[in-house]
Amino acid sequence: MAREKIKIRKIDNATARQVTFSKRRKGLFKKAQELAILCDAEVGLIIFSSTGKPFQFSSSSMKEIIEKHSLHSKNIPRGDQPSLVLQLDNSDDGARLNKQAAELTIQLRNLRGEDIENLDIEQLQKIESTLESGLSRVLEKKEQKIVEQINDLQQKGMKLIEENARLRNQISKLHVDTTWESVARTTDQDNTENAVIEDGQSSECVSNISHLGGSQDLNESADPCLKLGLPFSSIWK
Amino acid sequence: MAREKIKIRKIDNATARQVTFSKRRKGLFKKAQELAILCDAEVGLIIFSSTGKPFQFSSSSMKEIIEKHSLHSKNIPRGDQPSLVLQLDNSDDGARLNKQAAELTIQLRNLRGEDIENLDIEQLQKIESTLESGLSRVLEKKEQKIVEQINDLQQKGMKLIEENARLRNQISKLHVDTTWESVARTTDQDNTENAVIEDGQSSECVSNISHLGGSQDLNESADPCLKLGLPFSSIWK
DNA sequence: AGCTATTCATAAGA
DNA sequence: TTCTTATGAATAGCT
Repeated sequence: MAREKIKIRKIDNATARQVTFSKRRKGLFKKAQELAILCDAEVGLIIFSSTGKPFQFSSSSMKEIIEKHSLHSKNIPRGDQPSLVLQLDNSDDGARLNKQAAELTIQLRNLRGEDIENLDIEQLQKIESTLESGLSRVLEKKEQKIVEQINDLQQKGMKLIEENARLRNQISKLHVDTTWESVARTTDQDNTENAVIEDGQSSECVSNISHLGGSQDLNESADPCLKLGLPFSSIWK
Repeated sequence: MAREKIKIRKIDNATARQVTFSKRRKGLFKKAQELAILCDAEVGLIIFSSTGKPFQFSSSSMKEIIEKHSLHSKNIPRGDQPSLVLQLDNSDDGARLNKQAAELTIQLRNLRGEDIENLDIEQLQKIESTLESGLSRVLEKKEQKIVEQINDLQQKGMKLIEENARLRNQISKLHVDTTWESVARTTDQDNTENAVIEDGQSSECVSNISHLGGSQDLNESADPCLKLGLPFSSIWK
């Protein structure tokens, strides 16, 4: 319908097929919606891409539409005893579910790289792209989660610093009080020691926080974790 | 989309609405089928007119499509009481199979990078390694298959070349025989003409065989090789 | 993702 | 309903 007319047959080039799928799917959804609105019709549209990704449009509740459809389609074949029909239906369901489970298992095994000996190149390529897109999504999500956790840790670290400062403040107050209340126990040596300890503590805190939370460190610290597969257990919980 | 643009809202005139419904329904079915064929997709389309009359299109079995769809949409709500689930498991094979299928579907969806919002980092990492090992196996297998195919094509090409040579040999033999059998018709002019014809025939043979035997296939298989960085062995040398 | 040249779908009229 | 036809939409091939 554009630069050149095409024959309606499977598009060989996988990329072109994907592009066309996106475009035409959008167009089909639009038309479906227009039909529903213009003509006051109920429309349900289910699409699975060649990679198995699901898409759907429904003018009302898809569940309702499907149920209504089932009612209508069940009316076509009839004449059996209700009990027998029910029996057959049930056994069919069992077989169907079993078949479905088997199919899903095969897909899973294929994605894990198992049972792929007898697949052809096209099938392997399909699996490959599924894996690649899945991997990129998972990596993206994981990075996001890690950044979230880092930010969380940073916040907790800040709170601890504040708490720390508050406590030190309290201690030094208490110390001053003690000094005032105590008799002749205060020496220059004690004062010096306390000061040194205090400084040490604050330095450590600051350096810890900048390591955990520095925005510059995000990329550097997130990536190695991903590649190394380090378990990222929560330190501050 | 024709004589005049219309707004997408319910058509008041009942007759006009019915006419539009017929036309657009037909168009929608056509588009749905085209999408299914062009993009190798599964498409299921259910329509109920405003009077309740049912219409449907499906690229394969509507029942299968609906079941697949149900399987996908059923996975969204979860969090059943364990006791209830266990009860169902023990008492009902159908429920067990259903649950199994649902679980498998969740795994599949996770591997495709879907429904991963609420997973923790550890789970994501597990999925990631599954994907990576699967991907490496699939890639390895694909490379192997491609190399096999190339070798196969190369062998076929060699055989065709041999056949070609044999045929040419035969033809020239026949020509020589004919020349010897004919009486007094042999002239310098004839010889020259025949020589030219012979060359022409051989060229045609070669080009025909190379066309039939694989230049199309070669192009198809060459592309992925280049992407994979595979060593590209010349098939026709 | 955007951009056109084309082909397609279709609203209105017959 | 069906056919015709002028027009608006959809989209195939490129970038």
